[in-house]
Amino acid sequence: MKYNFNEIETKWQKYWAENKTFKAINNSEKPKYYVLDMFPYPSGAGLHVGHPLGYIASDIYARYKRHQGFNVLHPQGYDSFGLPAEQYAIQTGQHPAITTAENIKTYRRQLDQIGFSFDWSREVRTSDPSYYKWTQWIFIQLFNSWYNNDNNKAEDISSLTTIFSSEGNTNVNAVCDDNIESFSAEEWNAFSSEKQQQILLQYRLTYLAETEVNWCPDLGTVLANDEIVNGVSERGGHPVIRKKMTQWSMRISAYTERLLQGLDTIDWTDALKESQRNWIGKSVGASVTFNVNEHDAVIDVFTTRPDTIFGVSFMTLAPEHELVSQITTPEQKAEVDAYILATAKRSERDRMADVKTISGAFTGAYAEHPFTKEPIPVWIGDYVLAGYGTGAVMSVPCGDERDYAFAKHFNIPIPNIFDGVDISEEAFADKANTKIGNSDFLNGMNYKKATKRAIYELEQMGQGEGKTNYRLRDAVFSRQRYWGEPFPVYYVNGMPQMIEAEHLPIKLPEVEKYLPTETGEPPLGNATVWAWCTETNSVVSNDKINDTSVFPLELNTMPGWAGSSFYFMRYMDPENPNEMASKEAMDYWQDVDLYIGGSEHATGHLLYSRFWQKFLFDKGVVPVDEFAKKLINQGMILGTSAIVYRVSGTNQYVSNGLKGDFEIEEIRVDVNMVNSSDEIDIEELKKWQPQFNDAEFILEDGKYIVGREVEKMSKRWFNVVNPDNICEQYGADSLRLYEMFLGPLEQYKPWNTAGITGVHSFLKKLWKLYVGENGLHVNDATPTKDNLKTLHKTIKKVQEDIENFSFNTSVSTFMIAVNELTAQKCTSKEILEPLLVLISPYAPHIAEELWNQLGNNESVSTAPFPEFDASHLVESSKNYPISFNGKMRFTMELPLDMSKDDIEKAVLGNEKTQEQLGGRTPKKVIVVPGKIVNIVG
RNA sequence: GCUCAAGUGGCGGAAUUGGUAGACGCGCUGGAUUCAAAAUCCAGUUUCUUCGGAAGUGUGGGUUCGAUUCCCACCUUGAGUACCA
Repeated sequence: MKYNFNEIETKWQKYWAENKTFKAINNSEKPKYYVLDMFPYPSGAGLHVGHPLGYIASDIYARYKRHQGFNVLHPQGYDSFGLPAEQYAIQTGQHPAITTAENIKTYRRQLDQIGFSFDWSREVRTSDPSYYKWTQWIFIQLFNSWYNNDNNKAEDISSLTTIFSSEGNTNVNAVCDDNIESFSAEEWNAFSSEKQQQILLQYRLTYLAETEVNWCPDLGTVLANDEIVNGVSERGGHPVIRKKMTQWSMRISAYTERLLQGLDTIDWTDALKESQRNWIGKSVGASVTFNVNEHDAVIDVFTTRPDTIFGVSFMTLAPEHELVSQITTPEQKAEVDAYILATAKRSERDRMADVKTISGAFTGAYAEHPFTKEPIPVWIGDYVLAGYGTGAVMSVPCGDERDYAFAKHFNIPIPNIFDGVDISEEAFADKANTKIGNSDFLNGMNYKKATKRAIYELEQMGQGEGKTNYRLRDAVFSRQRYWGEPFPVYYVNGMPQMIEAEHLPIKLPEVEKYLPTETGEPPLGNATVWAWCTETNSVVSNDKINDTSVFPLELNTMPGWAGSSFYFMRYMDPENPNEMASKEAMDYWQDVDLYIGGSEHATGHLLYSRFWQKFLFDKGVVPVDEFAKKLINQGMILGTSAIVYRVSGTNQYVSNGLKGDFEIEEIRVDVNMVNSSDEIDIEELKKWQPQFNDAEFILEDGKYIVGREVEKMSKRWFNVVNPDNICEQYGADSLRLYEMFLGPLEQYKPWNTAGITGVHSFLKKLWKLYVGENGLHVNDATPTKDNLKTLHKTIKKVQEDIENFSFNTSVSTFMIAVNELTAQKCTSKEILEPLLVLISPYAPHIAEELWNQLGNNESVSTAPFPEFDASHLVESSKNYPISFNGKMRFTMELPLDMSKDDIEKAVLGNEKTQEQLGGRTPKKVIVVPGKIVNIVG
C-alpha cells in the first residue's frame, strides 16, 4: 500500500468536520486553554504559502494542548470590513458584501485543505450585522462613560451629571478636553440641554470634536496616526495633509498610564512592548509658564529638564503656534510671515527627511524669565512641532543639541550652567553626570535634586508644575468610507444622540455609488434611506426628516480596528443575541492564553484592543483587563523572485551569467516557470506575456538562467506560491512540516519549493515504517532497549520544542526517530502507537490514518500525550572526552557513578594518558562530573 | 542619528548552566537499480593538506584548562523609530 496523501487528507478532513472533532465546549472538567490567531482580512488574491505560517504554529500548539488534556478553544474568523473590497466596489459597482462573501469562501476552502483544528462553529465576521451589533454596542458604552482619575477607572456618565448638578465641575478629576470652563451646580442646572450636552462631550470616552486630522485626499478619508508611515498613507502610499474636521475620537489618552503598566504583566516579546512604550511616549518633566513682555499673553512650555531653567537664552514656538501672529512686532512681521509661508509649503515628509537644515525667524517679542526676570527673545522654528507638548519650548542651548545648533546658527548667546563642562563645541545632554552651576538656588545640585527644587519653586510662584506628557493622542474614529460599521448615532439640532441598544444593529444602508458625494460627504451621503425615526425606532427614508421625530443619521463609518478590538471575546459565545458574550462563557475562558500574529499590528490593533479590554473591564463586562497573556510574532515567509534581463532597447534577453556584458533592464517573471536550477522554460515564458512572444534569448550552456531576489511575496513580483498547488503535489502534511522546518517561527525566511522533497520523503518513510506491501506490519512485539531509547528521547525533545515554540527542530527529531526505528526494524505497537501522537500536531492527517489502521476508533487528537520516562535514557557508563591542555585527545568509557577522585585516578592510569603526558606529571586534573576530564601538563 | 535583533558550509539552519561545531534537510559528487528517465536505496560532501595533520562560527582583543556561547571595541545586515523639548 502506498502513501496516498490526497485520499487520506480528504478523508480525515471530512471526518473531522462531520464529527465536530474540534468543537470546544464552554464548560468542562478539564482546564481551559485558548489559542488564538489574528484573523485574516479576506482579500481577493486568496492565500499564499506565507499566510498559514502562524496558523500552522498555533494549530500545532492547540493540538498539543488537547493531547495534554486541556479543553482548547481554537477559533477562526474574518476581519471582513475594509478598504480593498470598497475600492473594488467603486470600480465595478459590485456590492462589497458579495465580493467579501466570495473571498471568504476561497479562504475557507484553502484553510480547510491544510487541516487546521479550528472550531468553525464559532466563526465570526466583522461585517456581519449580528457581529457589528456589538461593535456598535461598545461604542455606545464608551459614549456613556467618562474617566474618573480619582479611582482610576471609567464610570457611567450619570455619576458625572450627578456631581455637576450638586457641586459643579471644580472638584471633578477627569480625563477630558483641555481648557474646560468651570461652573457651579447652579450654573449647570441653568444651562440649556444643548449646552449641557456640549459640555458632556468634553468628558465622554468617545466624543465629537473639531480636531486637526490626517486627511488623505486620494483615499478620501481621514487616517489614524498608526495608518501613516513616513508621512504617507500605509495603504497605497498617498500623501496626507493636516486638516481641521469634526470627527469622532476615542479618548485613549485616559488609559495611557494603565496601558503602559499593563505591559509589565503580560508575556509579550520585548520588541513589541518596547514599540508600544515608544508609541505611548511617556516623558516626565514640568510645564512652565513664561509671561510675554508688553502683551497680555503667556507661553506654556513642556520640558523634561526643569533643572536647566537658568540656561534658557531664547524660546522657540512652532510656526503654527496660535500666539505667533499676536506677539510678532511690526518690524519682524514680514520676515515671520515669509517663514511661516515657507514652512507651510513644505510637506510633512520633506520636513521629516530634512532634519539638518536650521531655519527660523525672530518674532521681535520677549518673554520674561520666571526667576531672573531677564527678557528672553522669542523665535519661531520648524524644529518645534505643533503637535507635541504645547508646541513651544524653552530653549537651553547648553543642554540640548537642537537648541545648541539653533543658537549657533542665529548667534544667540549660549550660557553655560554646568560646572566643569566644556560646551564650546557641543551641548551637554548627559543627565547622569550633571552638576548645576551659575543657577542661583540650584547651584551644586545634581539632575534629580535640581529638578525637584525647580518644580517646587515654580509651583510656589504659580509659574509651573510637575507634569507628565504623552506622545499618544486620542484616536480619530470616523472614516469617510462605505464598507465599515455605521455609527448608532443620529443628530438632533446638530447634537449626537445614541440609538438605544435594544434597537441594534443599525445595518449598513444600500447606496447607488460607493464614492463620497460631490459635496465631500462620506458615501453614506448617497443613501436615500438613512434617517432615524424616534417613534418607530427604525431607519426610514431621508425625505421624512423633520424637526420632531425623524432625524439624520451619522454618515461616517468606523475604522478597521473597531471590529478587531474585541473579536477574541466574541469567540467565547459567538451566537449570543443578547450579550457580547455571556458572563458564564467569559468567566470560563477568561482570556487568550496564546496569541500568534504579525508584528505589524504592534501600535494599531494590539494597542486599541488593550484599550477596549481595559474599558470593558472597568464597566464589569469582561473579567480581566489584559486580553492576551502571551503573544508571539511569527516572521514572514518571503518570496524568491525570478528576474530576466532585457538588453536595453531590444527584444533580446540575456541569461544571468552573461548579463555583465550588456546594458540591461530587470524584468520579474512568474516563478512557477523556473525550475530548481534557476533555469526558465523559454516556451512557457514566450506564451506568458505578449512582450515575450517573439523574444530572442542569449543562452549560457544552452539554458536561460534567471537572476534571483528575495523579497516580500506579492502578486506584483510574480513570486507568489499557492498552497493549493503544494497540497495537491505533496499534501497538506508536507506543507505543514515544511513551513515549520524552514526555520525559527519568528524569523523572516525565503520560501523555496525545491526543499519540500525532504519532509515529503520523511512522510513516505514514516508510512513505510507502519505499512508494507501487504498491509500493516505492526505487532505486539516487546520493544527493545534501543526502541525505547529512541521513543523516549523523541518524546522529551518534541515536548521541549513545542513548549519553546522551536517547531523547526522537532521536525528534525522526527526524521531521526523514524530513521532509527527503521534501522532497528521496529514493529512494536508499544513504540509505534505513541509515536503517532507525537507527530499528530505537525502532520495530523497521516497520524490520524495510521492511528485508525492500528485499530483505534477515536480520533488521535483525543489520545494523551505520551509520558516521558527518563529511565530509558539512563546509561551505566559514558564516553568521557579527555583533553590535554585544553585540546581534545581521545575518549574513555567510564561508569557514571564513579567519584571525582576515582575518575582522576582511572584517567591518569590509562595508557593513552601516559602517552599524552610523555613522562611528565600533570599540574592539574579538572573533572566536570558527567562531562569532561581535562589534564593540564 | 537612536533603540533592538542577528552574523556559523554552496543554501535553509542545529548546537545554553562554557565541554567532540556544522545535527536535520536542500543542493552537489560517486555508486546500485533502470533500455532510459522519474522514484528509491547506499556512500561522500567546512576549508587547506606533504594524508601525519592544520585552520575554522563577521573582525580585533580579553576572561578560561577549554568560547559559536561570557566581556570590550569595531564592521556588516535586518527591523523599529525619528527634530518628542
